[in-house]
Amino acid sequence: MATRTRRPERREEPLSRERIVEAAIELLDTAGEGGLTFRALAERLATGPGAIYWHVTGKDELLNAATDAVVADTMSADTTATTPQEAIRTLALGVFDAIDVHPWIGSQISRTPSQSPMLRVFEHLGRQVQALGVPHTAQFTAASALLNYILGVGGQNAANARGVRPGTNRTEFLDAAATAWENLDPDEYAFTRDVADQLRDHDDRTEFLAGIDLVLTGITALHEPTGPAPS
Amino acid sequence: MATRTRRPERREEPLSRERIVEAAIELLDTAGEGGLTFRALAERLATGPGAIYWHVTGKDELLNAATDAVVADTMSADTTATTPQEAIRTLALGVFDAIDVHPWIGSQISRTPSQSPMLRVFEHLGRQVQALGVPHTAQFTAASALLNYILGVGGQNAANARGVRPGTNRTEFLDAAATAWENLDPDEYAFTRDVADQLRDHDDRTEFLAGIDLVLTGITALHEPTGPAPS
DNA sequence: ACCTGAACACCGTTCAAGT
DNA sequence: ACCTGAACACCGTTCAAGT
Repeated sequence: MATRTRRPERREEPLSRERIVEAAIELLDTAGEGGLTFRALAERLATGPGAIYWHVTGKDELLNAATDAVVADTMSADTTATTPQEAIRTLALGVFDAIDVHPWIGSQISRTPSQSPMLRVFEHLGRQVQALGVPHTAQFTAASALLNYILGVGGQNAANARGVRPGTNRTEFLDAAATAWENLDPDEYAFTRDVADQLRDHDDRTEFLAGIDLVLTGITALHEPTGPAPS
Repeated sequence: MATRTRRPERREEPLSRERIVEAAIELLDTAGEGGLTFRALAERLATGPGAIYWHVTGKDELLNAATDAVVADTMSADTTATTPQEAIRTLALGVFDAIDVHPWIGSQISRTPSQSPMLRVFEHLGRQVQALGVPHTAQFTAASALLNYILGVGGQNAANARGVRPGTNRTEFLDAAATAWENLDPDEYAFTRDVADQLRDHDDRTEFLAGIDLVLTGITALHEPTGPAPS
């Protein structure tokens, strides 16, 4: 169809783990989670499906490697934050934005076998938690809470991206969802109906950061008897 | 193998959506997320795979119905909580325990098409957020933060349950993970190594509740200028 | 109206055979 | 050492045919 201007010598390079992971990421980004297939991947790499297994043990490892590559890239972007709070916001927003670009990460990052990608985020969050002055015994809880909140939002965003056709934009998606909320049963969903307008008007990133600040306020409030600093 | 003492007349009842969902839940609980197959389900229901499609549009709807059935059951357990905080803890713990019994829910509850199961939890959380006296404009954010934290932990627990063979118990699993943390690269994972002992000793439920309390403290601190109430 | 089960179009993974 | 691609053992889903 269209002529390729990038990576002209693609079919000459030998197969490698890196090229495979790179192609997998491209496939996941363009075709979605269901688009990553050993056959499709093999075609993109101009080889047979069996060849991939010489470099990668299976689909699970491939998915994990792809997720790890993106997350590691996000974490390595060093920031010029002035406070630990600011550093945590930047860090969290980095993960949030990475999921926005690669929605499949949102569902994959939790799914990892207790290893790499999630641990990277945990480590970086934890360092800022330490910088915050949280006592040692409370650091694990604080970093976990932040991580779990981020993973929860990520999973949600991945699910939303999966449910929506590429055509629809953010505004009409939110509008449709809000309207659906307003039409719920008044007895069973009184609260949800009541905040439907807040769903319609909200900004994803702002809302995400507001949640981070809630957790951050909780962390500092519990360990500074002088009371929390306002946002 | 073993003789069945329950549901003796199983093969006489006609097929119904309810029986299909019930059988799907049993299959998911016993054989895991990969165990739910239209063929396995059909065998359990003493029919052909095609018959199921007359009652259910496909696997996605079936998974959603199974998740919704379990979540709805959890939410309907009414509590005798004395404070909104206590009600939220009970509510959250209910979801947590449901995921413990049915690990597949943890990954499925986020995956739903913006509908039922997640919305039930959101609604019940939101009512308690209102009871907490959170101003109207902040209710959506507060309920979302709690929900996302719960979903994050749920996804984590589902992933852990998937990665572990049924034989290993909680203690040795945590011990192995903590040891792995202690052997990480000291430069790259300084924080994680530092809190490995807290991973080893922690109790899942206690830790989960501590995270809830962090968010709860943040919510109340931001809206009560007199400062947060200690836990 | 409801069920049956063979058949279709896929998967991930393996493995003999090649270079 | 690395690649090939046919073959195996599965999937979800459809659909003509039955009752």
